Amino acid sequence: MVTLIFLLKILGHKTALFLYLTIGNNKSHENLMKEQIKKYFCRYVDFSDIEIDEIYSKLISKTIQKKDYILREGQICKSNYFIINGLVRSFYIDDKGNEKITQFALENWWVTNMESFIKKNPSLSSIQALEKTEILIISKEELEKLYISIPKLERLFRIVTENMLIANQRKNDVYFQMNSKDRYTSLINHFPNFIQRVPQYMIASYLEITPEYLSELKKN
Amino acid sequence: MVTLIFLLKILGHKTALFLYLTIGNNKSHENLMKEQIKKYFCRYVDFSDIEIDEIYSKLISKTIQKKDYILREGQICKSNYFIINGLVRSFYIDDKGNEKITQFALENWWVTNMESFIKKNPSLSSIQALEKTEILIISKEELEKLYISIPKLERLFRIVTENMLIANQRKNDVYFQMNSKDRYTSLINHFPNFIQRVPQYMIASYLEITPEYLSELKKN
DNA sequence: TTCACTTCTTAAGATATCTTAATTTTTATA
DNA sequence: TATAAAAATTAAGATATCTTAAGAAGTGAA
Repeated sequence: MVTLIFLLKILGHKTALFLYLTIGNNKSHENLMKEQIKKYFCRYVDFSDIEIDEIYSKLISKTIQKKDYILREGQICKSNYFIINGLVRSFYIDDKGNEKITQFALENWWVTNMESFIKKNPSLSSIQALEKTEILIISKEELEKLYISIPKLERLFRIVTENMLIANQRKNDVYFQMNSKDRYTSLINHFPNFIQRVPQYMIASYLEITPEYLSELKKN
Repeated sequence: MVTLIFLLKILGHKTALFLYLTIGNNKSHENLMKEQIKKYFCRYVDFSDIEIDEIYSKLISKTIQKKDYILREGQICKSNYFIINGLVRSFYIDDKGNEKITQFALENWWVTNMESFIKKNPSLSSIQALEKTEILIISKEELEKLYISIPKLERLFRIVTENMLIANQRKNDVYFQMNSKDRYTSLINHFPNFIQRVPQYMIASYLEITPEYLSELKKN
């Protein structure tokens, strides 16, 4: 409030009012994010508002511009990232210099390099925003403190990790049972809207097909 | 003790003594298994002897003969299986009728069909012993009760699941970065002793190579 | 609107891997 | 030990997918 009055003095009423409204909007946007993560958390485990408050207070929110990086290859991945909205990809560079996409992640997904996050190895992959993306960041350090103060959170991550594992195994089943063409049609059937947000050569990379061959497959 | 005296009467001393020693040996074998799982558990989380006792009391031990099944396709996988010793494989039958091996598991590994176990779907894969195998079984029901009475156990499985996910992702990296030949040499370099315990056509299946082609690769 | 850059398509030749089927080798069982 | 069953090898032809290289189409910024 001191700040606000000070601003009124040096900026005049109109500008200060604008600033106030902006701050107000940010606050409600914060609340929206908190609501979103609460809803997500409570899908799996029953948290109280107080617990959500405590957890939320440890999260850092950040907006990543299109093409900017959340994590770069070689860095140690010290956080787990929850996507509020937007779209990111996780990829690495193979020995021939080609980008290989291992994962896309949308709103209400966690994304991290699990191996780097857990074992503190330099990450072999990067995470990059494909659209302007809002994320909530939980550092490993804070997460481990929270596991102790709120054991239910450990349950949440036990469940979330199980689901990640299941998703991973399902993806493998698709890859190993299907040829290139079937993988592509399976993807467009399951995520028709998602396809439109990503350039085709990235789809090809994710499906482990060369862009040229995917182009050929589409002809038929 | 009543049973023992009864046996003495009908069988005579020598036979009863033999039976007693056998029971005695089984007891110590039980203790060995308990020691093994304690050691394994304490690698990740610090459990007290009392907690281990409580957990162990919910485990069922079982010996699976070579070629027998722990889980069959179509069943709902109601337990998680900890391998004391031996060797099992997890596999499914693809649309051409070929067995596809997705995982081998050795001592100190958990094996289950995660999707079936978590979501209570009929399992798409089977788990079969390739050698005489001793396992400890924890049912989902008991596990969930234990998560509540011993929250540390939830931590254990959070960590174990993270490690499974990491292992899964590593396997994928190998599959997608390497050609058939390199996958094979990578496997024999990492698990030279393991190769000798499994027929080559199963190695081929695990590596997603036809047995004929693997045979050809080995020539060079 | 134009220019530069990114993305997509096309096509020809190359290659890894599979399929089929027959033969040999190894292992298990009577 | 003999025999049957299981596993591994060989080879020829087939196919899916990649590589390279070039051009076409689309997109964003000046």
